[in-house]
Amino acid sequence: MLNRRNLIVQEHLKNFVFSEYGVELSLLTMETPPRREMGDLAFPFPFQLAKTLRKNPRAIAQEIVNRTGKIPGVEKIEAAGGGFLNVFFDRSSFLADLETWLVQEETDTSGGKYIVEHTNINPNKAAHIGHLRNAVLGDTFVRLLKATGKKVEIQNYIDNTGVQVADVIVGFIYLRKMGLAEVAAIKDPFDYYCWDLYAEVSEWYAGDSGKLALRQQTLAEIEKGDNETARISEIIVDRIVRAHLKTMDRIGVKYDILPRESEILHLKFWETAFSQLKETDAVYFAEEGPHKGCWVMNLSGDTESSDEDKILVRSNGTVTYVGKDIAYQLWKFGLLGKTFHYRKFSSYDDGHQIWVTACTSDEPDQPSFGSAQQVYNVIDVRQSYLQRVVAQGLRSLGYTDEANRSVHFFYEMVALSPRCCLELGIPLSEEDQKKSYVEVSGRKGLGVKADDLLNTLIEKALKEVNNRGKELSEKSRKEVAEKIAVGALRYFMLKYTRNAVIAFDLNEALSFEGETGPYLQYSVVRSNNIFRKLRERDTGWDSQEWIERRRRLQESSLLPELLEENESWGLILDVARIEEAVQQAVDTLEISTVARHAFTLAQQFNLFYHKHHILSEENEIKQTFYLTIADTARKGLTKIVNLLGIEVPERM
RNA sequence: GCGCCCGUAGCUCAGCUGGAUAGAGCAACGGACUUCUAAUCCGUAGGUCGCAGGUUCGAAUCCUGCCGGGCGUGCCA
Repeated sequence: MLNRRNLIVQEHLKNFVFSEYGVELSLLTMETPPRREMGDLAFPFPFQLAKTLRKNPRAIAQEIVNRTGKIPGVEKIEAAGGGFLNVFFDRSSFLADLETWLVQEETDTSGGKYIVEHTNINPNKAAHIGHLRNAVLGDTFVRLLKATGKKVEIQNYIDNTGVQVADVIVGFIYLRKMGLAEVAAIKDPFDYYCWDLYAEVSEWYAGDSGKLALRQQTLAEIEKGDNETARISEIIVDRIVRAHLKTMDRIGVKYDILPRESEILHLKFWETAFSQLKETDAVYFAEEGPHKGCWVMNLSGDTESSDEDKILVRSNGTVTYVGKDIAYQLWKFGLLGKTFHYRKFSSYDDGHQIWVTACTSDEPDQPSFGSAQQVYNVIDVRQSYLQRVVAQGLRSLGYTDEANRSVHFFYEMVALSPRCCLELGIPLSEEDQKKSYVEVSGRKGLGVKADDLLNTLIEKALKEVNNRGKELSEKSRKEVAEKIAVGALRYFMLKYTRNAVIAFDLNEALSFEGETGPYLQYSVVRSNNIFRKLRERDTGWDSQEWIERRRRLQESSLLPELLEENESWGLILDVARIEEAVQQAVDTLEISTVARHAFTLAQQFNLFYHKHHILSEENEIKQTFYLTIADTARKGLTKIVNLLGIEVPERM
């Protein structure tokens, strides 16, 4: 709605400059003036024109103001500063358009399906705060894509045949001396049990090649299948994956399909991809040198074998992760020439089904997954190199378009501040103590578990809720606390730009004041309360009586004057800018812009809320006007908060 | 060595493809609850935007070089 308005103005000015001065402005940048009273939209292009026209930019701006005609939807244009053109929208038509936009659903039937792959936690231990950042970013990105009308498929890749799983199995079999039955009998939280065991195993190896050989042996047994080790592996992976799904469900993160590495192996996805790759000269067999005996992907571009090249098949014949991922990416675009079978894995409370890949299946209503138009892989920045190699794999098969449409949605890691480690009682090496932050490490058991953090947040929120609300039942107080905890967590993970390393600070993550999720929730609750009270008091906002009052407002001579008030108009503009923030986030993969905009909007609402005590307003027209603004604000707030996956409690 | 990222207020961070007086939150200090619930709001204080050059009408933003920190560069993922 705002985008459309902006474009109309932009187009008009562009045409005017061309007809008036004969200058074609290719890129006409638009910006927001630094202060609200300076206008709603600003154009700095008179500065550029100054050179070619050999005139003062301010004079050019003034000339345009004087001579350009009426622009649809625009109240007036001003020349400002050294040569800016500031646009003021026609406010009452703007408000009407905005109200329509707020109840619209976007649909974009032009393109195909979008795949977003995220979470991808190794199924061998509990999820930690690093995984939370991934899942929250991925999930929110999905919500934003859907808001722009896209069809989205959510994939959570399960590396169930990897080294990390093998390590936990080694722990169970060789350290704990457990068999199938004992592993199955371990009580929940199973993922917590494995967290400790995994760290223990890593320590136990300690460079001992004899012990490390057990890892290789275990890995081989898993891959071969149909043996005790493989069966233990299945139990572990199944239990851990279910634990992860449960953790993620707590924070509102859901999936459609769990593609597993075991099916990529057993359905011979790699062999298919490999035979295609071998036909190109991108892949060669190293007869000599450091990669002797391996199949290698040529990255250096030289015909000679080089250290920079990447191994796809090891000298023992096993395939690396990169190899398998190339096959997986090909499948995502429907380029592999084969696909998975699927069976039901579990379903959410709302009935939504999660599917898992299978080698065979007789499910009658199997959906079809994969074959997307666009693919986003949410993986942290440390895997940039591998992601580049995978993309290179697609390119060397001639799938340049698909390689370009396979986007690495990268973000920086979550680390722990040494102070935070101290608070949590995590022991640090001397070397780590000197650092400004310490990497979370599953291998070292160094980190904050997702469920622990959530539980702490809920506990704290519940304390606050109990201090305030007396009228709520114990059950609803618990529900409110849970929503607040999730809101705090999700906002915390979203407020940083993706290039920023989050130095995790417990106090900051636990904060419910200032720039936090609960601040947003509180603002929405407040706005809803106005209308709840109104309903309790009289007929309520949707009643015939109020519809009549709104009609009188439209006809009132007071309306333009009221729209001049800064805190009201600012609030309307910020609601309108939700659209911009979402589009920008989708274009740049920078979700924090939406999170920050939500905060700005909430701040603007609170400013308005304090300025006007609506329900005690005696002037009927004014009261109707402020209610209209508050209604627009709460709809906008609700919309943007939903996009962030933050639910709003009944009361706070 | 090479590649990528970061350096902005005491702390944690924004600053949109270069634009008008560099902004938030936290912490500090001073105010505002008989009200649509103060998880809020208002005010004060706090900055040679790591350093040095360059491009430009205009640089926190772009280029070059330094300084400091992080990550990657595995027959791990």
